[in-house]
Amino acid sequence: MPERSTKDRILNAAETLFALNGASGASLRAITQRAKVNLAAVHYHFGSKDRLLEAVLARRLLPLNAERIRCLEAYQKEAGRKKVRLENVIEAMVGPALRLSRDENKGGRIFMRLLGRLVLEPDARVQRLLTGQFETVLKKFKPALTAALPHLEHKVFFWRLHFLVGSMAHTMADSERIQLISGGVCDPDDTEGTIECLVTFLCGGLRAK
Amino acid sequence: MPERSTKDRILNAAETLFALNGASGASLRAITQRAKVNLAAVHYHFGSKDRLLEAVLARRLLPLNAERIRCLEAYQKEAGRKKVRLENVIEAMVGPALRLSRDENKGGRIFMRLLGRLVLEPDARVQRLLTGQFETVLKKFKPALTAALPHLEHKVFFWRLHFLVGSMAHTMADSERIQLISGGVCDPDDTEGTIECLVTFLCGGLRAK
DNA sequence: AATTGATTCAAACGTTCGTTTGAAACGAAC
DNA sequence: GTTCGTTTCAAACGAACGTTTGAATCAATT
Repeated sequence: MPERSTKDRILNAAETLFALNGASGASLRAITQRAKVNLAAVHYHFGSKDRLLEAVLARRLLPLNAERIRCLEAYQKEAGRKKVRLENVIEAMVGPALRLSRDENKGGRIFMRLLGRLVLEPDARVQRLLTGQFETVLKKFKPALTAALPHLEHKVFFWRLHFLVGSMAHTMADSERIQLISGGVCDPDDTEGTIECLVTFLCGGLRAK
Repeated sequence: MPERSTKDRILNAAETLFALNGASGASLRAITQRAKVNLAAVHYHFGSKDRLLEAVLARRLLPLNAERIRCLEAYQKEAGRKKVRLENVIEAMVGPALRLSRDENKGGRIFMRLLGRLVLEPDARVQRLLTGQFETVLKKFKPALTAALPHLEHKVFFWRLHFLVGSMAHTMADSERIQLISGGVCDPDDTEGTIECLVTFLCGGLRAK
């Protein structure tokens, strides 16, 4: 992670400590100490602790969702007039997220743990930000999904989407438990292998009768 | 929830506030105020805030896992010498959890949100407690699972188990977003319908090729 | 009625929290 | 080299935190 500016140093330290200790568990004093920055710098650059959290999220979420949509559109172009294969739609959804979650250069793993935690945080500000982001993505993906799953009734469709989000979020957020449970057999660092395995599982579940 | 004793009142209030605000976000003052109990009562009955959290977890987790195992054994008895159907194994795994998560008499929904949050909490005490519980269950379920999925290689088996946990946890912890996303089409209060839908999805994913 | 152990209570302990302040240090423009 | 807007700094603010204390209250036993 680039550590040039004070702002970046704060963002990086905040991302890590928010992820490890939760939004309320990470103190500004711990964050500024880790960033080797004065305590008041947070308020100078971001205004408050809440707005610092928003900045941490925006820095990674915006590029991630852009990449998802870019991926889907690439598959759509490739498919031409035909509909995109379900495998490709799902890959466009979970691939970029999982790749980001494994890319240490982009904050990866630690950011995903933060995201996983925030999903269940009932703070209104955070929720508005997250669901807003998700709806943008869903709006783009829904036509392709329903086209690839024409037999699915409306209600079941949404439930399975919900299950998909759960598997994806859990896989992104947790890269330790899978290693522990499997006794080291599964390697969460094998990003592409994980994606392939997850896509297969999700498509199987989505197509189930 | 029964509110007779001071201890129970504290446990109920703590469960709610831990779930809503996180372990570090919920203060003992807020908890004791909600429980209509003196601040010092927490330390008198539980010793510390940490041990209060442990008590909150133990109160629900122990009966839940006992119920899962009871369910699986019932299916095994029913199957006799034959192996248990995958659908039944999965139902024994997710059914009791989802039923608890929807049973307000047993703290249900709110406890599940707490559980969902704690899964990603790196606090060593909490993690030891949770993985310990999960391993107990897994040990019982693994033979039945591998028997029902004989074609699955070791590595893929564990990954899919991981995905299963994600879907299950997400479904248990979040009963608002599904309603929001689906525009009210999905009813998280229809417990048995949700279980059936989830089991179908999971079996489809687990059997995918 | 007195005694005892369990429970509750108000009050205070020392820390740590997010935030604010005003001065010091800096870098570019003139 | 002086000026001016930006950034950093040490220090302090009041509020809230988990925890401790010792006296008050209660219920049951003698």
